[in-house]
Amino acid sequence: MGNMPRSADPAVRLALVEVAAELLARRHPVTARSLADRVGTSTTALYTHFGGMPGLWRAVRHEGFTRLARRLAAVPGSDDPVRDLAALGAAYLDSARADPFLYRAMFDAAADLEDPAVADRSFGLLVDGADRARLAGRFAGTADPLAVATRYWAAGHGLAMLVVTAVLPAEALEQHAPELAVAVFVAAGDEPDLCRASVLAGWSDARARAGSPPG
Amino acid sequence: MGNMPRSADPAVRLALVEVAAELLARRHPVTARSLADRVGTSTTALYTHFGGMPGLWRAVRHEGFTRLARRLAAVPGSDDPVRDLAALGAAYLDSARADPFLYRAMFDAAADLEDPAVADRSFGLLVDGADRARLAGRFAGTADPLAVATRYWAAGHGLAMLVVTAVLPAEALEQHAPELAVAVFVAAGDEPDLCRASVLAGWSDARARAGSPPG
DNA sequence: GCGGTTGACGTGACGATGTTATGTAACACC
DNA sequence: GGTGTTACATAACATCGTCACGTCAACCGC
Repeated sequence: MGNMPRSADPAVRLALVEVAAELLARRHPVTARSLADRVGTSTTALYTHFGGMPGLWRAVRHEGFTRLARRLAAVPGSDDPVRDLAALGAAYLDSARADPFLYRAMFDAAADLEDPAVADRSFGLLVDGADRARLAGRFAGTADPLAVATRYWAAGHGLAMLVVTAVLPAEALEQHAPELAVAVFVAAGDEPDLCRASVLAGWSDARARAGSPPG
Repeated sequence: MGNMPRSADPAVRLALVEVAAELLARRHPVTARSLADRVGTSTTALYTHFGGMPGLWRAVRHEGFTRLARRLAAVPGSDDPVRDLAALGAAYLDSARADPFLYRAMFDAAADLEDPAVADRSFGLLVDGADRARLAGRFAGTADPLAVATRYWAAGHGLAMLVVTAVLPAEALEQHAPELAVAVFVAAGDEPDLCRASVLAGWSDARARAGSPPG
């Protein structure tokens, strides 16, 4: 058919990543040819923009962490840092549940990203939240915010992974995520009853806000 | 070259799975032809025994869960159920660390196993341990052993995954696993100081036993 | 023993995959 | 308006999983 009228340059790059995410969500195989067909180009475009399939997967992971960052940024803050941590965790799990295959792709080689700062910024929200909780006297003054955030993340990631890989049913998120958050935060020094109230408040806040997703 | 002298029948099947695990550990690509070459057969053997590559991966995951079960079974019990739970967790993480790529393969499609009972039996050890802790008065009488075991597993799995995918450094296991265990067990009703002592005892027990691995 | 049956495997081929060499059209610049 | 550069189409290549076909060894009933 010859060459098409030549569309804008970075549009193809965006389209390839978005189509890849769409194929992933629809559980269709993500191949160089299926991407090219859906986008309306040839497989060569994939090489000019990403250098090959590994580069495309890097971009897809980047897109996944960008969507996650958008969700986390949409979480409003409050005067209760523990409640905010719970809301962030709920948004994180919502992200994994909304795009399970994208979540799996994100951690297929999470150490290989186009820009690691995208993931670091999201994790930084957890560290900041843990530090605010410490400064507010909710956590022990000796609590290391980075360690608390890491444990919180690891627990949530494990739960998300087991649900996303269908080892645990979807209900496991509601059933165990708040309790795991309470466990981590109480171990960090929070008072158990207060902690439970804050976590449940942050969790149900996020549940209530589910329905007005980020643009 | 014609046909070889015809070796024993199930030996090829075992060899294929073991070579696959070895290639996985050596970070070599696991392809039908690379397996056949290393085993000394042709790719057809893979189809008579496993029906194809997905069947081989199922067998590889089964082998991974079998090795995990061996490690967990080698953990000696004591009169302190919380200490035993910690030792089981340490053995679990040792298994993931000893064969990181096998661990990743196990959870690539953990819901698709040759025999799910192999995984269930290992998880059952955690549930039994949590129930013994409850009966010993260490956990709250209302604590659901299955829920406690699930949360313990999820936290450990998340930590293991983040380390295995190189998102967190290997030291993160020593740094966070015991604290996460304490967090989960205290949330289940254990007394904090007692719990910490039990977990550290079980953890260092497993550390000390590392060096006399299971056959 | 021995012909028939069965199961495991070697050979060779097929379609699909990622990748790359080559040609070509559109834009940028002066 | 020629020139270089960028982005892409086409077509080929090697390799992948898979399968049809033929072959050989082992087993069975007699």
